[in-house]
Amino acid sequence: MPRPSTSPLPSNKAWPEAASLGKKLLSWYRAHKRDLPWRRTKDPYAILVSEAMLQQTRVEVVIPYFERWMERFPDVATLAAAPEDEVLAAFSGLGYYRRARNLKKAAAHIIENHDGVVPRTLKELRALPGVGEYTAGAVASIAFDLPEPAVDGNVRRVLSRIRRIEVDPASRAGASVVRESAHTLLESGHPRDLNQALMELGARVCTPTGSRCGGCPVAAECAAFDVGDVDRFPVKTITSRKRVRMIAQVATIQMNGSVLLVHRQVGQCDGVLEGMWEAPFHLIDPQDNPSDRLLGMVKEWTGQELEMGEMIGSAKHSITYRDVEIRVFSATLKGKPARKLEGKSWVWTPVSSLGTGSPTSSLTKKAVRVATRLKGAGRGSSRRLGTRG
DNA sequence: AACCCGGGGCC
DNA sequence: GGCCCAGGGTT
Repeated sequence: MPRPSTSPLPSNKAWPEAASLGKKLLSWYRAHKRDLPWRRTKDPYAILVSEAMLQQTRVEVVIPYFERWMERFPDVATLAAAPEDEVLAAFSGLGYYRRARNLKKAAAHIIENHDGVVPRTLKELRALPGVGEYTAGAVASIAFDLPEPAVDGNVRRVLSRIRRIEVDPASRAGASVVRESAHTLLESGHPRDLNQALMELGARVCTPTGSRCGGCPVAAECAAFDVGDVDRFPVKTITSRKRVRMIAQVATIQMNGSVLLVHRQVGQCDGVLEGMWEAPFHLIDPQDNPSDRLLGMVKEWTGQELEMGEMIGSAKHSITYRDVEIRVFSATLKGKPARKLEGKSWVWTPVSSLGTGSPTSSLTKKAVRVATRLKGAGRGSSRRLGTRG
């Protein structure tokens, strides 16, 4: 494919060592690849599930979630027919819960438009909810062995270093340069293993910091290693959003070993953890005075007055760019919650099964852990907990 | 291009 | 405390 003359890289024919690079990557990968659950199958559905879970999430974290998921939703039809709450619950603690909703939507789409069979073309894959450029390429190559680039953070870093790409791969221009390089590399064949080899190298050898070039199978082919400035790549020009400090006031309302969770309706709750079942909480700026919004919230959901107790402990948490200090308050309802208003659902959930039935985030899990640890440990340890954070 | 979405582990 | 992770969607 012709390349614009303004490109910071020479044309692909000026990368004659691509084929030899591919060969070395392949033999290294085949000798050193980790035994991961999704590498034991070629089921396109399983590959799709793994790729969705792996978005912005480390391999080691995904493994148990993937295995539980495949047991509970073994195929497209099962997933398409499953209640959304169960699908979300399977992501409880994993984060980016939209991925779970999109997987279910994708399953419905596949039933509707492809007779329940995961499509093979890039275009059809891209049409699935939650499947972007990377995931489409990953499924096409890993499941179907098609020569499509799958450029994730690892591949961006590895190729930036090997070719000393001076453009930020996070920018549009840089992304296209990396993608072209990946495409050239795939011309040497074996896209399924080659794409995974690039990712595996980035995850295990060519790491963001402390890269182990001594153990790298392609150090001899790496331009940055040759020059000795590996750590300069990938170049970074785009700064991430500044993190902000926030406080979450959480009401833990307990009864008979259960906690009261409310359903966070879309557009009603600070824009985070929408659709999840959480202990009533709201986010406030550290400079603001604590408001009584929590009381109104619970009243609105359950029809009962809330009596806030003492702050019984705290924990740290993060939600995207927010660093949250969780402040846990014990609380009681003045009467029995009876109302079931439209879009204002609440539920008593056993502490022991948090996140397994109703989908619940790590924030609520942490808050409940603080509340129950205190209860079980007695007054002696409450001082210790209270001084944390 | 910027901003949003969770959560955790590592330096 | 910053960075980054087998990113995608929306604006």
